[in-house]
Amino acid sequence: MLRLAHALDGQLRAAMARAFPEAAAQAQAADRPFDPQLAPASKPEFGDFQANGALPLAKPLGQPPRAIATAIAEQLAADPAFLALCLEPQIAGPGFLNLSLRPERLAAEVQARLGDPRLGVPATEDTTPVLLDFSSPNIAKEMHVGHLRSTIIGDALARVLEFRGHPVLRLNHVGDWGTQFGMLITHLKQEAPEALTTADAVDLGDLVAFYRQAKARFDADEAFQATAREEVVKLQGGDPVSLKAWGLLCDQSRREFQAIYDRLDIRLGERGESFYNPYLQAVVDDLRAAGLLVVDDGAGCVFLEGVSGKDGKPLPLIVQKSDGGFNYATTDLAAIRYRFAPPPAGDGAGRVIYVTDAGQASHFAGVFQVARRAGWIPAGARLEHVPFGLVQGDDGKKLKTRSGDTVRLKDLLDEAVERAEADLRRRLKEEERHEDDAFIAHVATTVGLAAVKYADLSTNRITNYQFSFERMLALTGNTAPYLLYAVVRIAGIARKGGDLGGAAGATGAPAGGDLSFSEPQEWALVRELLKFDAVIAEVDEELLPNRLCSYLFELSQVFNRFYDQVPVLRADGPARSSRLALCRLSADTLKLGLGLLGIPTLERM
RNA sequence: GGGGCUGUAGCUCAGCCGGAUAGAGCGACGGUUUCCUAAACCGUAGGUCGUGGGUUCGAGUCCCGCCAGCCCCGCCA
Repeated sequence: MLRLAHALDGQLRAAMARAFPEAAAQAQAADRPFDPQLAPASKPEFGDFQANGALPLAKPLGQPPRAIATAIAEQLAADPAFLALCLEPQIAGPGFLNLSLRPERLAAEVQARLGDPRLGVPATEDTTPVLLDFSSPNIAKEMHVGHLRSTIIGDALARVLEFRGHPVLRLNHVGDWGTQFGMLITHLKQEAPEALTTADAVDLGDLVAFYRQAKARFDADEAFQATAREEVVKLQGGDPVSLKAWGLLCDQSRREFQAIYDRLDIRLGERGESFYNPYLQAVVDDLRAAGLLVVDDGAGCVFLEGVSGKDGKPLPLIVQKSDGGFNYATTDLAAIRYRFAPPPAGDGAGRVIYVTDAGQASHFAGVFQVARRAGWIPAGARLEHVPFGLVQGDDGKKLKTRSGDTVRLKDLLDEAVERAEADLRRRLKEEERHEDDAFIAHVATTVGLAAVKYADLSTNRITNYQFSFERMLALTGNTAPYLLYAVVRIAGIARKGGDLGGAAGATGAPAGGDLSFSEPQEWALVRELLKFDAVIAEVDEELLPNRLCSYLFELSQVFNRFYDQVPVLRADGPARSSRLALCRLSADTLKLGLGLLGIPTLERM
């Protein structure tokens, strides 16, 4: 209903200008034009939209707000375009203007969506790439619960932005460079030298164990430490043997990451920290040329504006260590510069989004400030940190295993699927249903992974969230299984003989040329379905996937009320075809919406 | 010490540019099935929106103080 809302907004502005010409002209001249404050109705009984714009005008106009609302309503009633859209505007409360769309307009909107694969969501014409930096695990370490949110939230945001029509560059900024490689390579060279000369000679197997061994030796053995430090220098100097060892470690990690991404159906292009290695020196040189670089205590710093430390002095962002080496701030700056730079020397992005935990907020604030002051962010471009909170256990503390270790992402996904399977088998037994193993495996996998994703996405990402298998896999409430079940119910109607008219956009005659609705549950469903486009636009703008989750949950609830109280297959004539049309649009909306969250749906479960 | 985030029903959480009587789910209690999967639906109870001020026609939302929890703060990412 974005289009209708936009039309109404224009009509309201015109009505306000006609009702109060002098004041409106003055406000316009002062660059503070009257705002009708059009918003979706806060309650169904208020209609479809409400305009609150009369209230703030009471003081400047010196009139009671209800009188102002009345004057606007009179002007609206004189506008044929408005009357074509809405019923008589109602004035309520202190001066709210309640607007109800004409039923035939609502039905026409539904009709239009039945043949539209985009379900009313306009495609953007902006072809400037959006760059999304997410997931970003470290080489030679396992993906753990800390990577869960970045990966899932980043993917969902990427899907929404792609659906809007933006070219999206999904980048995995893996930790594939840095001092930890000194000890890893040294350990590899000493433990498995044959790996460096013979292809596939060694299966590194459990990289985590390998990392632990290397770390243990590094901590205990001074000679090893010295060798490891030399190894870092060799690697950064481009020594072929060191590079070979580095490549082996990266390949192994990459395979393990990819297994997780495949399982979660996440597409991601790798471009690790090492990619920016050739650009680091230039970053520091440019900062110096721009007059931003200050050498303090031997380290190259840019002092931040508006951020002061303990003693009240500005806080530095260190971009070159006193030993001449670079650090993560340097890499992040090089990445920003490259990403905004026009091709072929850069990505030419118009919007760069980082999906990382909230603990890095001040780091990014500093890096962004320096990039801005260095002039690397083009006018009109957007640079955003999309922070998220911690994953906590039932105890409200950071999620750990019973033994106190970090939870491996693989184990977490396994457990979700196992629990989903156990629950499914228990219910099949109870209901005396019989399904083959392939069905059970497919449903358990889909439900288990959907539950993990949905639980993560459905809470506002800024706050910490409490991880609970029990809650996320519950069949009732705001959970993936509840939403999936709504889709299954619609599929059931189709199986039992309801012709839903095929997929959206199919050439087959859209169900019922004339839609007619009579029941309040039908109208409630119509209104809910038509909100989809606005929700997508909101997620695009605010990067909050939980808004889409809330919407899909409410849509499922409204659908279930309709399903419960309004017969579909047992109706006949236009009522039957109209209800089938609502079923189809509900299924299409739920499938598309869940798809944008990275969650596939089921026909039966 | 400085900065950030959080604090809403017993529990988990929504709450959009400041708008009408603060919402949902779970849990609790009560009801609904010759009918498209009851994995559902209907109803009841449950609130000092951490706290004290301020701004405003109007504050959970904006501003200031305070309290509590978590996170960050020069060469790790």
